[in-house]
Amino acid sequence: MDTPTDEAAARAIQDRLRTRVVLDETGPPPGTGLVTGVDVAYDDERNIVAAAAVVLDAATLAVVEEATAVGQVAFPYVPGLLAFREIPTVLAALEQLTSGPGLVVCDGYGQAHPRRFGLASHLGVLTGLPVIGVAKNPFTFTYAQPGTRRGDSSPLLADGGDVVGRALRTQESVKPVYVSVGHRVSLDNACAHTLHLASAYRLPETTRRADALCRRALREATLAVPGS
DNA sequence: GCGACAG
DNA sequence: ATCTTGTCGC
Repeated sequence: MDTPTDEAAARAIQDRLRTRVVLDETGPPPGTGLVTGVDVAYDDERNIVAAAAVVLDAATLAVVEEATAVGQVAFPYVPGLLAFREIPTVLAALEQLTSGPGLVVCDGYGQAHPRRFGLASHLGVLTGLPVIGVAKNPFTFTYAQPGTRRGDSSPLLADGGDVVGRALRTQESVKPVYVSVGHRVSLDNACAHTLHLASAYRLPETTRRADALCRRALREATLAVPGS
């Protein structure tokens, strides 16, 4: 991924790439094939970022393959421009996989984005893979509190009323997660995948595995760098 | 202009 | 994201 020099350039890239997002495909059915979780962790001291990609068997949620990558942080955190900070290293991790990733689940948003081009959509366009976004926070979007039962949901709304995703309750009486479509997956299917992957905890198993792995990769990378 | 704001 | 102990509960 080309790293833009400034925020204006970054927004221009988003506006150009967003035209390539595919929203009229349903995507693979939940519970079959492979599902890959990606996540990154930062070390602000050393300006290092570690990414992880964990491939799961969608039927059993067993780990099939893991990959990590470490790099320099190339872009600051700016709300709306998160992809430029995370994607380069995530791509490096994905490229090391020997298995096809299948559906990719990432932290953050896809269509739920100021310019409808969040992390999940960006990653989808760059890889061509079906991608969904499952975020832990609602960002600036609004929603009515969904029911308290697992599977209950309510539309995630942008200013102006556009439905950009869904607040989905993955566990009884636990704060919902915020699901949005990234690329080549319908919102209904994205939620079905999320529910399937979050059968035991609030967050999808893909996210939990990737989170644990990138933190471990960051620890090990931080210790290895000093010498050479 | 100021604050809020995925990770 | 990250800084962070003990503690309550299955």
